[in-house]
Amino acid sequence: MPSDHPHPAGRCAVCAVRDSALCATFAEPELAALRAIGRRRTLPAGQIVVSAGDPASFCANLVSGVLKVVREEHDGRTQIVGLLFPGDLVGEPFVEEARDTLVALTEIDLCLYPRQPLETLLTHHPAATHLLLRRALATLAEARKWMLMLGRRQAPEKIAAFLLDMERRLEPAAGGGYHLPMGRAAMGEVLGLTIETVSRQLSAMKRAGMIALPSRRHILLLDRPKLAQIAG
Amino acid sequence: MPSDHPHPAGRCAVCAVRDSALCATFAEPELAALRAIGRRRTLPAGQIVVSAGDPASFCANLVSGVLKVVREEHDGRTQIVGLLFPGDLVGEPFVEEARDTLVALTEIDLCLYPRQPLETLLTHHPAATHLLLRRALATLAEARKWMLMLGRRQAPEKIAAFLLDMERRLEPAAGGGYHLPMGRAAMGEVLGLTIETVSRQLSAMKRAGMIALPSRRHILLLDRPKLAQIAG
DNA sequence: CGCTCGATTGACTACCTTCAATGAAAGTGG
DNA sequence: CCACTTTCATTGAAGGTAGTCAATCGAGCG
Repeated sequence: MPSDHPHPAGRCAVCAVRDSALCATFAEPELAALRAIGRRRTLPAGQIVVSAGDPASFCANLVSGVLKVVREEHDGRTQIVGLLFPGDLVGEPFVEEARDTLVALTEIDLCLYPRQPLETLLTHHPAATHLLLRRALATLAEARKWMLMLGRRQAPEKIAAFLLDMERRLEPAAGGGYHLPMGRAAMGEVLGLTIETVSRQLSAMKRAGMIALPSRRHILLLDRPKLAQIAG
Repeated sequence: MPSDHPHPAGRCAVCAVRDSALCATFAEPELAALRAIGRRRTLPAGQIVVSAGDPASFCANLVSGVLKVVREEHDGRTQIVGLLFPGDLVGEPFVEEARDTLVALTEIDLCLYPRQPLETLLTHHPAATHLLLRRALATLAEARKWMLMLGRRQAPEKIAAFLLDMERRLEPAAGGGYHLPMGRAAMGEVLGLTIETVSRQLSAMKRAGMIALPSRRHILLLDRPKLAQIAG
């Protein structure tokens, strides 16, 4: 693992996720305490951040990059059950053992907090616990939306919904469209499809003029209304 | 709706879910406040408790019975995204609008709390918020397990896992086995399958001697190891 | 007794997966 | 800088699983 470095004083003020992350609930006195236990760290794409079953020794704010939350079957089948974007909380406070594997899809910047001190801090600040509750409920709502998709939609609907969803969540790329933070395999893991089905559906949409694929991971949405209609 | 009645003083002490529900976090002074705003109500099977989109005016503890949490597609396709059992919290505090439809699968007993007073109470009792957070995280973990099932497993695995899961959560019926709180259609909604597929899989398992179906909803598990093996 | 609703079973179809080969892009070493 | 290797994506063909449509069955109820 790359070495980490202490959180530079004042750095929070210029942090990219200062207003959306957990730290937004803290004002100056508590923020100093938070800063004192925080460590910034950069991890390369592909790096496993936590493995399912590991003792969860820390939580973190995701400052930049994208993480996948993966759940595995004993026989090796995997399903991505969540994606984490900048501002999202990485790891679950008050949970002793990691239930899912977290993998960096891109290079990521984390703001790490050892779990014990963080929990102590949270316990004394109801507003923070309250925010965590709201977040957890929002994540649950999203997971349930996802369940509907996995259980009931067919491949074209899944792909169209996914492409539109990613556009909302990712920054636009130079030249329009956006840059997917994952390959076809991970798309399949998200949607409960095989890599071949994903590829075929994308090709079909390209052929139909609904999207363009300038490069493997660069997506251009050409016919948003049509995509929205397919997505349902 | 059937009329409700005020919460009889002292009733909490003999409540079936007194130790597992939200009220377990409250000691006597706060419990009195909770009791003051609580109302008991009984609803018949099939009753819609909340419709998606409704303003969420209350939360409740489920005292007895089973509820389904349903999410709907615009075109009518539905997916059950959660089941609620005695002791579970019904509705989400701090959420203004219901995201899902809640339907009683059996006759249910609720202990209703108007949302506003409940939230006020919660805000002043960090321990309760903390419990809610833990619950929400547990529910999220369960939803994710469910996602893995919906996305990756095939019909026999889904059915076997479901039958074993229900056995864990329901009380044993007289004469062994248990009584399913739902019909084939709802099983399909839980597992992302059609009613016909559910029926066929159950018939196949019956033919294989793994289960017995003395009546429509009465399930007997005859070969648990085999079922567990199929469930994966 | 007949009606209604839910469950079962069958026949057929469609969709997605699996297996396999080809193609393209990125990384490595000469 | 180019050949080689590796990885990822695409495409094709075949097969299987679950969905759809439709008929039958059976239990519960008026």
